[in-house]
Amino acid sequence: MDAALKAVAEPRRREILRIVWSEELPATEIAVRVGEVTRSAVSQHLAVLKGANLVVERRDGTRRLYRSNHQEMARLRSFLDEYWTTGLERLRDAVEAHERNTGGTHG
Amino acid sequence: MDAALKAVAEPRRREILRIVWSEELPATEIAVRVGEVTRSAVSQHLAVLKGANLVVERRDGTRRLYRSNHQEMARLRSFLDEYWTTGLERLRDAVEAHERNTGGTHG
DNA sequence: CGCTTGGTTCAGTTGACACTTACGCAAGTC
DNA sequence: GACTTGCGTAAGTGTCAACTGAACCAAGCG
Repeated sequence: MDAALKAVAEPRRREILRIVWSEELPATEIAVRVGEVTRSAVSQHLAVLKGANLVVERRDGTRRLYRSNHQEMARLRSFLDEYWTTGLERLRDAVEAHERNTGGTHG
Repeated sequence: MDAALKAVAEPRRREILRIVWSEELPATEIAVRVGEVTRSAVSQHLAVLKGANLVVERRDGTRRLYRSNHQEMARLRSFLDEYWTTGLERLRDAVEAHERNTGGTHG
């Protein structure tokens, strides 16, 4: 999930994600549409996105087709929803640990 | 919004955001709870978060109290929801522009 | 004014990373 | 097997950002 957030934080990778959002495309075609950078750069971005499970790769002979992984994107979204509030219990644990260490200096 | 995503991509800043999620705290106290890094580092993180409007600062004499900006967090969440799908119109523009350039190589 | 407390900002270091060029590798075609 | 197409990987470079330590600014106290 950390990897997913970092991946999405990159504008170029967001662009790629949008390009393959509604259609499956080969790496070269993605690189053409992105423009401005080399195929190599796009390939490396695709590797990062694949590592974060944000895109799915399908092989077709010598070609590799990519598409966005909507499911993982949804997970990312719900992470942003729940991480903070769900963390309240963990936060309270942290506060209690802190109070044990300091003698309760802040409350 | 780009700034917000980049800010949230940093684990330390996410930690800070969660620390001040449900209570307003002074910078030093935040630094103590974060631990592991200096006040200076935390101060710089707070500046980034403030720049992304993800935290709000309130001055109280010599102290500065921080808290998470839930509203902006909600905006960030809905951005992740809508960016890709809303972008379909823009994507179609891009595709059409691409087809004008290539003569429609991909169907 | 000097001192303390709370906090930011400046200068410099270090590691990560986006990028390019060059090369390597797989899969077809002849 | 040579040649081409499609794409990943390796090596090297420049830039950015997270961090530390020191200096600095603001506010209260004597």
